[in-house]
Amino acid sequence: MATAHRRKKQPELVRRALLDCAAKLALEQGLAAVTVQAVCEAAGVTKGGLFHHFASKQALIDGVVADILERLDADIAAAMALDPQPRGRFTRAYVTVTFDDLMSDQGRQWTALYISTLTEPSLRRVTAQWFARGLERHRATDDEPILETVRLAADGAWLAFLFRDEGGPLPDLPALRERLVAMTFAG
Amino acid sequence: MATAHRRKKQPELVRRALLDCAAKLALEQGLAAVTVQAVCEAAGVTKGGLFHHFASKQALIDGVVADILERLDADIAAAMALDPQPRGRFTRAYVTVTFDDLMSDQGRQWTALYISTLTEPSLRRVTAQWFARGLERHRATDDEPILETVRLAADGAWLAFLFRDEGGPLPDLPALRERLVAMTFAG
DNA sequence: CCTTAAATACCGACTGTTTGGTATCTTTCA
DNA sequence: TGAAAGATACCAAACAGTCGGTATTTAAGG
Repeated sequence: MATAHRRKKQPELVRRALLDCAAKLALEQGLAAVTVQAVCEAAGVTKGGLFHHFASKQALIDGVVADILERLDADIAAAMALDPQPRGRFTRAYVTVTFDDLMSDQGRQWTALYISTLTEPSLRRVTAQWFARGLERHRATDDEPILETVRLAADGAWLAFLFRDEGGPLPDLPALRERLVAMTFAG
Repeated sequence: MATAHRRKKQPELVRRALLDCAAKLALEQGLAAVTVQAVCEAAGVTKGGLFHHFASKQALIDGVVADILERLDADIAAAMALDPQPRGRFTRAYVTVTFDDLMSDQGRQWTALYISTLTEPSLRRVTAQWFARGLERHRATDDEPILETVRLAADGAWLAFLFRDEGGPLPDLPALRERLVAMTFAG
């Protein structure tokens, strides 16, 4: 609508809107639908406005991904802080955060967008290194094979979740979550 | 190079080449790189040739996905035929096929392309229903929670595999495979 | 506190390129 | 000869990105 110039200037707010709208578009209509124009329209800004905040379309998309990974890191750290048992702490937090997101009505936004990361080689590196870093940091407490299996299953659940609306088989999430957490305690 | 009219006409072969090249492009450079022109060039055909075989770009992509799912079905059926134990047979075949593909040098083509299916809503339905169908068909032998967990972990492994080249943490595939298969026998 | 000038935020028309797709023509094969 | 296979030339739409301009903040000087 290009009405951002009428209201009080709030650059941070516009920036956020652009990031959020890009994420929403990618989720609902696929990454191909994330055109500069579409993002601008959704955010109520014109192209000039968008390119003022982001040097290129790629920079916008990179920003979206970075945003997601930041939130993920924060959520995982918060979950870990509540866990008294050291062994498998990171894995439990990973499972918890994943399932919390899947089961909440709100967080699904970035969940599916994250998948876009896999298809676009330009984004793969960022996510791959996020994974590597997280794992490296908690190698001392979460390096066992069984814990790795649990994390992979959480990823799988998350993947299956994408199919929920298209007739795909959705696991019983609460039960699965409990099962996976229990596995982190088993020898 | 658009020289397909010189050699002896082999329409089936050209069709295959188009499908394979499209798959390869999607894998190596992302789905966005799968343009009609790029596929034509890679397959040594002009646009006219491509549109003779496929009514639209979407039809081409649908063809690629259908092709992949067909092969998957065949591989799973073959693996199941070799398994004497009924319980968990489908899940074991699923794991086997997945890991065979991950560990082979050849099959990786369609593995990663499959992921593109997740990001494009137009393709999600196809894959979602493939999953639902496979599961439905073997509900009698593979409906237990532990087996579901195993399948999810296989999906996760497959997902992690995409990051292998970008510094992502790649599990010890043979060991993981053995672990997952063993889990299908456990009570 | 008021004026003013620089800097920031945003607009919207425009550009050259690339896109998927079509219409028409030529070659090959049965 | 006639149908299938493919080449060539073309098109309208959509694309990312640019550019000159305007409106709004911010900050400094008086």
